[in-house]
Amino acid sequence: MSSPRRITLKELAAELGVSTASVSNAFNRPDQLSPRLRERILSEARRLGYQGPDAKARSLRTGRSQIVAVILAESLTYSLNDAVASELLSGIAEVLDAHGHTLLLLSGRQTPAKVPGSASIADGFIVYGLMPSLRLFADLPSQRPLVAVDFDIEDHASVHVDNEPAAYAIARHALATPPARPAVINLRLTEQPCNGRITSEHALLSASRTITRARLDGFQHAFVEAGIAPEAVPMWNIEENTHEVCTPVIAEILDLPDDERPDLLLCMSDRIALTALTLAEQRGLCIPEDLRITGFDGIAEGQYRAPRLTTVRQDSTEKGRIAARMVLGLDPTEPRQLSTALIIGDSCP
Amino acid sequence: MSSPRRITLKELAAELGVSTASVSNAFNRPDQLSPRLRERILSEARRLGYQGPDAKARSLRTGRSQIVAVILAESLTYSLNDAVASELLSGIAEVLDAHGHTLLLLSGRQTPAKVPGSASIADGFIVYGLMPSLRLFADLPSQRPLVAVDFDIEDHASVHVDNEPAAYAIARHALATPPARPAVINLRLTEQPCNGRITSEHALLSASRTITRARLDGFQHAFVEAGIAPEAVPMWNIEENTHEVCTPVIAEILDLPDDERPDLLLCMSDRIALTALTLAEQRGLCIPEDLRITGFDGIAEGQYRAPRLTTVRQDSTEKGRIAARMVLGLDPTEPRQLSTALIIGDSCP
DNA sequence: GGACGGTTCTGTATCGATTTAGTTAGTCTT
DNA sequence: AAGACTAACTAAATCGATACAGAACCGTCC
Repeated sequence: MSSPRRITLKELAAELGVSTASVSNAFNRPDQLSPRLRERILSEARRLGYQGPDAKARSLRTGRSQIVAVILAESLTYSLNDAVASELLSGIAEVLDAHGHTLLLLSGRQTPAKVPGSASIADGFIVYGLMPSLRLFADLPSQRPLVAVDFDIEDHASVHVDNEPAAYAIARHALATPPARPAVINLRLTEQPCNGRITSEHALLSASRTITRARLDGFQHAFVEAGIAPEAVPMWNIEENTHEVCTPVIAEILDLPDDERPDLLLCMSDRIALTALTLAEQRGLCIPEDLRITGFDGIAEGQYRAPRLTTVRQDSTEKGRIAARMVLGLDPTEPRQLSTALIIGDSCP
Repeated sequence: MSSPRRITLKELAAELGVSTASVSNAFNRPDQLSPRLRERILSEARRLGYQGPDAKARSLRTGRSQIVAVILAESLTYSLNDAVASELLSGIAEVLDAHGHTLLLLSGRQTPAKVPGSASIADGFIVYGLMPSLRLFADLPSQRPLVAVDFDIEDHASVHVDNEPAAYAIARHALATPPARPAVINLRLTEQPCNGRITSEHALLSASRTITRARLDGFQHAFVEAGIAPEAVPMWNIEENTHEVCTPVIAEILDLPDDERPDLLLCMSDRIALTALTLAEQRGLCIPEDLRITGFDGIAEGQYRAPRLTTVRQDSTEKGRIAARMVLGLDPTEPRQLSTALIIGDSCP
């Protein structure tokens, strides 16, 4: 069983006394040769342990690799543990897999310089949540399709949800019962990292992420409509959508004296909202009597618990499917906006 | 701005009037040419928009692609939404990224036939949780490193946790307070899919997954030691570690008449245990007075809630890191067994 | 019987890089 | 000043396939 080296198509052809073209055709275009010869080739291939045409050589020759690169804004370590990113990826994977493609995972964060190099193997790109300011795109092979998810790039396909109206809708719902002390917890709003209280000028000045910006706009629109001055609403910011990072910031909020502690928290993600829910419960606060909480995203964890989270459901899996279909050229590549659904749970009825 | 086609190294060399070797060296081996020439080449490359050596061609020539394929037993759609698999992937990604490699995601489930073909581009393989019976391995290029996670294959590196002793430990802890009606909820124990009650003979006969089998052995060992006949303990099985699939099975268990309803649930995963916890709370059962519940895995969701889940913590991220280090040849490839930690939470104090 | 058409199969250029062996030029020794 | 080194650069083979243009063969039809 000592196969010192993988056998090549050429060697297989020589062994059989046929041309390499025929062997190649036996694997790729059965109609180009007689069934008899094809069978002979395939059985000899099996006998010699030939695994079929080498993917590296094939992709060089044909120019296609059947690989789609997904470039994520955050680190892979973070993204893979984030429910929303995971849903997106699973939608992408579903479609790619169904069409014989595979998924190459890259992070725009950890190795920005290397991305174009590693990526050049891919047939197309799906870029998730990157700041448009990053000039990464300029370095990606420009002939291949690129789909932006959750933001826009000129001259490229994109898919995202209607963040602004969705945020407006949930805030409107929440404000229908007038809060005494509303507050907003943002996610990655500011240009430079910051975990904790932020002023509203600070927020307005430095908001760069399109999604976050849109959600905040939606909230503020609803505030104005409810007769509340947006700049009077205290805001916090959180840098990373994880339990670890959310916990201290939210603890700070909930540990304020009773007459300062918010009675309504509009959170920019379900992770933030769920952490708030847990910490509030631990402090013996009653939900929703003492504190109402809203999320954003509609992840499973928020719906399979009591109290159920009031949130906006965005179908990230479907977003992934569409992005994948676009990158494979199965869907038109015009910018696509998905709608969301307001889920009224028990955390803010 | 109409670059009709990506420029090649050869064209760049011609443009500069130097050999292709020098251009290649400018990118890969700075020590092989004068700084002056190198700078000239790099700046001309920038000017012409040359993105560096093409990954496809390079990988053909060098035989290395800087890509590691991760082959998951379950569908990608499922795996990406599973906390344990995600943690594993994030550990893998962390190490690969740090060493300039990227991660290609494949599912052993959806396209088993295509796996070897797509995979042949990779420098190495990490295979997660596949049944050893699958003959997939035989078809993977045998010269390249392969690391098995959570199971063993002959002649290959592997890394897993001590499932049997860990299961024994948590069951022993739970049984220290004698339960009136203990029960076990298995995960993917049986050969043919089955969601619901299973008999213990059924379980013993068809258990094929090594992890599940080991965990059940650990539980049963503890039962025997506590003077409980394992075959008298009712068992259920769940096919997929998701809220959707767990919910009806667990509802069936919790909706048994009071005198049949278990007062201790040993669950094979945190997902199962957490679903049980939620459903029990919804039914007004007191945890742990009316019902004690244990999990397995130690996912974050179980620790950031009240009551905290009693479970076994396995560090899947670390498992991923080690697998990645093995596949890159940074760690010795001897079979590696990681230890676990018993976490005594509030769901079974 | 020769022109024609259709299969079946082959020879070879090509994809875009890397790398070995080798050339040229310049520097250092003694 | 000849020989020995070294640094800087190049020519060309090579990685393993694919796909085009064309050759060989066979049967058919007028």
